[in-house]
Amino acid sequence: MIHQPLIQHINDQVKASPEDLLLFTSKLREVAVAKGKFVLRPNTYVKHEYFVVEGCLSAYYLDQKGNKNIVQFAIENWWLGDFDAFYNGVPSKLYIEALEDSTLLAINQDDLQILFQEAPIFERYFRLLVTSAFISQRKRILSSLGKSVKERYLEFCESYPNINGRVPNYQIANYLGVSAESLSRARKKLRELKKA
Amino acid sequence: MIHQPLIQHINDQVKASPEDLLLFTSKLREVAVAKGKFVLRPNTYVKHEYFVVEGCLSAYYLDQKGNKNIVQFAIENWWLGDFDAFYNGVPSKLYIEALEDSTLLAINQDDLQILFQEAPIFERYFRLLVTSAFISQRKRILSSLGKSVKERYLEFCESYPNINGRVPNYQIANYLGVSAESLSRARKKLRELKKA
DNA sequence: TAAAATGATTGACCTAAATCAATTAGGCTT
DNA sequence: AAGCCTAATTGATTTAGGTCAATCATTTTA
Repeated sequence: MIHQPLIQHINDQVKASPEDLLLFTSKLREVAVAKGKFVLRPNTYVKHEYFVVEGCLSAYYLDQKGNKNIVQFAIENWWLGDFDAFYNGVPSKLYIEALEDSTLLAINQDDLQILFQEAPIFERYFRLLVTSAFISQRKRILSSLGKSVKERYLEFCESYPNINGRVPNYQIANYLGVSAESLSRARKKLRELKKA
Repeated sequence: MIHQPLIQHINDQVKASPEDLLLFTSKLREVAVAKGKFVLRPNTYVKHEYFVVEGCLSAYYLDQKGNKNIVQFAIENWWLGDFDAFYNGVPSKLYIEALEDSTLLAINQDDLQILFQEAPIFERYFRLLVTSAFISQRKRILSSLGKSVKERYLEFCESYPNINGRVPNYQIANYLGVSAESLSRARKKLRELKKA
């Protein structure tokens, strides 16, 4: 069943009763996105958060100079959305684009508030989710400050073993904040090291 | 009363009843730390999170090469602690050092769990806290990737208007992931721009 | 299968920021 | 006031990584 991966994910974090789970899943809507299509674009009011059942997506901003800045990749069992827009009621600045044909579960903002009222266990579930996202983001900050391209790429491969291979290198380079050329050179050096 | 700033902070985020608030504050312990002293050191099991009533602190890691990496400053009305160690039960890798004589409120891990059971509103309070910390951290990532020292310093001053002046520049440089010399030069250029 | 995109790699060159080494400027002590 | 820290600044030099321009490799599409 389509909800199964999410139920599994919830059970890994908290003890929710079957009724709670049913309440949650009753509020979900299935969303299919084809490769290259957008789940979210800037200047829209964000009404949903998404759980990835299948597929691969990226979330990015365009800065003043028009440069793309990838803030997140998401594959199976990841949540994604524009938290800033969602929680602060400001228009989104984020693009969310499918890198593969993807299947998502969407939850509406109002429904989520109701869910929190009716089943506070999900308040905990989301608190734990955001906390662990916060912790990994902190690792990313430490990695981006004062580490070489080589080191950052290695850390990326460790942190996202399942993403590497599904996403082109120039997108990984973007996520790491380096040029595609630099990443290519770093990877070459790593290959040479491995051989020797 | 010592708890007042925290109560204010809670009220800004959620609607907690007087009983809930009393329950929370009953679990707090006041901690005084002198300038230069540590609230937390690596390789300890972290049993508390801290709310800053007064003062200024920094949290940092030492990397493999022994370099200091400041991950956070905290002043009045900020929470700080080693989330990773606290939530995942691993030994801390973080130093938390007082940059000024400081007064903190500490909450114990077990007490916090009990609090969440007895007053789920605080589950929400902490969820909202972590979510907004997550959002500002994301901004920091975007700032550290692909922006110049000058831009990053300006963004820092905007984000932390109350910290600038209380913390020496070489520590701000460290937080930004640049050398003290580079920050000094960037500040010089900004001064010259302002004059012209 | 040819042609056309798309992505990866390589080379030459350039620039922002790091590093190294003094020098200067303010606070605090005594 | 003299000396002593600590922090900030400045100059000279080096370097990692960016940029620009081609070339190569690989999928996709016609």
